[in-house]
Formats: sequence, C-alpha cells, structure tokens
Amino acid sequence: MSPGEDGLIGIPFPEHSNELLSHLNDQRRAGLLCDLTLTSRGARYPTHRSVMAAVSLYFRQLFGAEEGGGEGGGGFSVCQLDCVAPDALDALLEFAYTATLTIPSSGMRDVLRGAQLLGIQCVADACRDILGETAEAEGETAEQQRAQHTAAERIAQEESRIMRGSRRKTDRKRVKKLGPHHIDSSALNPSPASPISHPSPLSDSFRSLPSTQPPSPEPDEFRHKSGQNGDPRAIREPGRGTTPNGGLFHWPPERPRIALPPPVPPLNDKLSEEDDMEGFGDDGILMGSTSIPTSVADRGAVASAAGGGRKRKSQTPQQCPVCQKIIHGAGKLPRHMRTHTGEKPFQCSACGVRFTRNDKLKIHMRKHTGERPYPCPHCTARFLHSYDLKNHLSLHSGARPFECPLCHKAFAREDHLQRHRKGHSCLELRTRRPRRGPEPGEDGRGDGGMREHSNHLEALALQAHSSAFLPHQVLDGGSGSVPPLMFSGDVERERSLALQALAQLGPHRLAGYPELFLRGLELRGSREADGEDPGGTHSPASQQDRWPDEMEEEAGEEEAEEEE
DNA sequence: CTGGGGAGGGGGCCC
DNA sequence: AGGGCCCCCTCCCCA
Repeated sequence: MSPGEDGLIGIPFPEHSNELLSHLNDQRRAGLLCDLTLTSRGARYPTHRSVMAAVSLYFRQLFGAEEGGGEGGGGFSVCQLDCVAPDALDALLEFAYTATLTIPSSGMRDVLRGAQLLGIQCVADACRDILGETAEAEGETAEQQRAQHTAAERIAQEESRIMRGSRRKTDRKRVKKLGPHHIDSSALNPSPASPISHPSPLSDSFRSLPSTQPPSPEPDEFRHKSGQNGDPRAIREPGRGTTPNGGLFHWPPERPRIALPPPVPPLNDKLSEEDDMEGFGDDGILMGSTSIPTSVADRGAVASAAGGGRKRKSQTPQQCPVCQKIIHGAGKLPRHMRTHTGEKPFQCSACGVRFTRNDKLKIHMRKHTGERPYPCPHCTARFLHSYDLKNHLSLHSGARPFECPLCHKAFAREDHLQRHRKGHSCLELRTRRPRRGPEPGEDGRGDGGMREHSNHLEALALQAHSSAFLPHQVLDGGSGSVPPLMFSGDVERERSLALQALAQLGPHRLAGYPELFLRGLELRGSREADGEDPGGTHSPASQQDRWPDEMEEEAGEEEAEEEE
C-alpha cells in the first residue's frame, strides 16, 4: 500500500467490529443501555434496538417504520415474542451479539422458525442447511421466500403503525404482542417451518445444486447463494449436523451469503439497487455494520479518485475481508484469497506439486525442463528467477549495498541484511546503546550518524527504529510475547471471516473455496492442537499461518525487546 | 554465520 | 473485470 496518493493513510482495525460486538454483548448481559426487552413465554431478554434492527429484518422494518413516523427512537421497550421459543430466542440473541449460533440440535427447528419470523435470513438458511432442507426441498420457491420477506416487512410496518397509534394515545410504554398468528398463519408462508417439510437427504439436496453459477441479477439468486457462498456444507459435511460438543451447533456468521458491494466500489460503480435491500434485507445491514472497516477501502477509493485518472483505470484496490489487507489490481483478490483458503489449483504434471498460482507453476516447471531463463552475463550461472540473477550480479560487482546501520556489516542481499538484523549478530552492539527512545542518527556511534547510504537503507533503519514504538506495545504493556492483533490462530473467527470473503468474490468464483479453506483450517487447527509451533516449522503452509502484519509486529516486538 | 537457491505473495502492465 | 505474465520482496532451507 502506498502512502496514498493524496496523503491519506488508512489504518485498519480488524478487531474493532469484534470488540464492538463483544462490548455490546457485555452491555446486554449487564442490562446496560438496553432499550428493548424481548419476552418469550415469561422469559425476558434485555437487548438493544439498534442491534436487533441490524440483525433482523422484522425489527428493522418495525423500528424503521416507527421512526419514519417521526417518533425517533422512542419505540417499544418491550416486545413479546411468544411465537419464538425462549431457547430459540436466546440463541438468536446470542447470534446477534456474537455472530455465532449456538443451539442444541434438538432446537434447530425452533431456531429456524424464529429466524424466519424475525427475518434473520442467514440463520434461517443455516438451520435449513443443517436440517437438510432447502427452500426448494420445502416447496418454497424463491418467489415465495421473497413474498415472505415482503410479508415480514409489511407485518412489521403494520405492527409499528398500530403500536405507534396506540402509543400516541396512551403515551406509555407499550407491550407489543406479536402473536404467532400474526406472522405464521396470516402473512408468511408457513411452509419453511412446517414440521411436514420434506426431509431430503442433506448431501444430495445440496450436491444437486450447481456448484457454480454465473452471478445473477435476480434477487432470487440470493436464495441459492446461501448454499454456495458461506457454504455451510463445508462445515457441516463432516459432522452432518452433529458436533462433538454435546450436540450443540456453533454456527459461524453466515454473512457471506449476502451479495455485497465490492469493498471498494469503483467510483463510477453504482451499487445496484437490488443488491442493496431487496431480497437481502437483514443481512445487508448486518454486513454493513460489522464486516469490513470502510475507512481504508473508502480512502482507497478516494485516493484513486484523487489520482484523477493518473493511475490506470482498473487498479481498484480491494480489501481482503479476512486479513484486511488492501489488494491492488483488478482480479487480484481471488488470487490473494487462495492464500487463505489454501487452494492450489495449479498442479505440476511432472511431480504433482501444487501451486496457488499458475505463474508459480510455470516457474516451477523450469526445474523439470531445465530452463533457466536468466543467465549471468559474467559467468555460466543461470537462474530460475530474475531476482536470483539480480542477487547474483551483485556478487560480480562486489556491491554490498545493504549495510547494517548498527554494526555496518554489508550484505549483498537485502533479505540477508534483514536476517542479520533479526538475528543476534549485532545484538550486542545494539544493547550497548543508551536506553533512550531511538532517534534518527542516534545509532551512528563515532561516525556522526548514519553513513551515506541509499535511501532504501535509511528507510530500513528508520523502519527498524520506529517499529519499537508500535502502538500495541504500549497498549499491551510492552509484553514481548503479546499475540499479534490479527487472527492469532483463531480458527473459528478466521473461518467466519473467510466465509465472508468468499461471498464477496461472487458466487461464480466460489467453487471449491469453502471446502479447501476449511480443510486448510482443519489442518491448521490440528497443527495448533498438536502444539506445533506455527513459526517453528517453515513449511509453506506454516508460513501462511503468519500474516504479514503479524510478522511485522513480531519484528517490531523483537526490536522493542532488543531496545530493552 | 553466510551465501545461494527455491518458493510464496503482492503489484504493475498488458491483453 | 479478470487473468497472464513479469518483477520485486521476503522468507525458508540447505550447504
């Protein structure tokens, strides 16, 4: 990421959404700032209107219509939802605040019913998936489901309208009755929750779905994407709806099923209206509120705009929803995503080794063909990579342009300098420095500061110094072993984030991603469970375990430690 | 500890 | 827009 054409720097805080949700959940549990209480058959659940509106189409319409009536946030303080089983309501609330659905398998249908009634589409889809039902299997057409959405909206609006009217008269807190008949029998298609739905075999019903489809502008596509994008199949398949933890399902957020606008929409790209609300309803808002920090992406777009076309047209930077990294270049995000999914679609026909990229496979093939397209003009050496030749040429020239700013040892290769600096080679020299905040030029003992280096070397040195003051060093109390900010082996969270990412790639690009990704996670998880040092073994897979930011931070921590 | 090779990943350019 | 190709950087491994 360049410093930004217009000087703006986007600093992603990938933990923010999680922390925000976590704090909200804490508040909910403590009853703090709760402005809405849901009740079900005597059980009371304090909650927040804004959260419920964000996660539930029903509440969004309810409150939206309410506020549209000019009543601001006054709204209902108690909402009776006897139509939703208490356990199911509890699970849905947990989902709203944790992005994870934890329910006993026996309560699946209740949760499905509740999710449908409240317009929490992703949960409903997940439950249907687990139950081995599809909308089609239940005889529910996309048209019917859309009608169901519309009906839910209408009901909510009607409820809102009615209650608003009565509130005006009574001017007191309202108890909103949401009887089952309101939704179940009158407006909504009851079939999805009907106990007589056809229990089709899970795998068959899903496998019958096309694995890839071209993106369709039809909102109905949303329905199908539930089986493709987040692809709960990948999670569910091995256990077939049973989990080791006592039959509880922990369902990661299903937000990916929503067709999202690209993280950084091209300036001229207007979000299609149909992608906005219709057919996507609840999840759209959920995504918008909790998924990708928009700052970087937006700034990226702004920066692009500020470039005024100076840059090439379709350099559209996109933010990886998993690692938050900004990926430059059109069409590069899928390539980047394979670093998370572990997918290696390019296999060497000679030795079977697989690669994430075809250009890497092409280079690899040179080993088999013997082709070494980069010959040294000064000797007989030939190289597979251009960069190897470049490094090699420095041997002939004797140039060692990469000098340690601390011990002034010079290296021909930049990575060797970095290795040197990360090692203990010049640690003693560094520890002799005065214990002060590092300043530029401070380390130039006896030579009046840094020698005449290349700008690159100066930048390197500066980077090394400044890295001792990474903010999290302060925030974490300077612990040298603090976990990195991002995804320190949190498989579950990463899984959910990656699933979001998969969705953003569009349905036509999703074939095989979830399975591969989750397979990779399983491997990773097993490695961690085995106590294997993620950084200890340096297989390519283990290298993928460490995010670039993580490595940078680790480097910074090392520097900080050495400063001590 | 260092030099060198191989590989993973990101970005730019082009089609 | 997506993908191919290339360059570059970085890391890991081995001798």
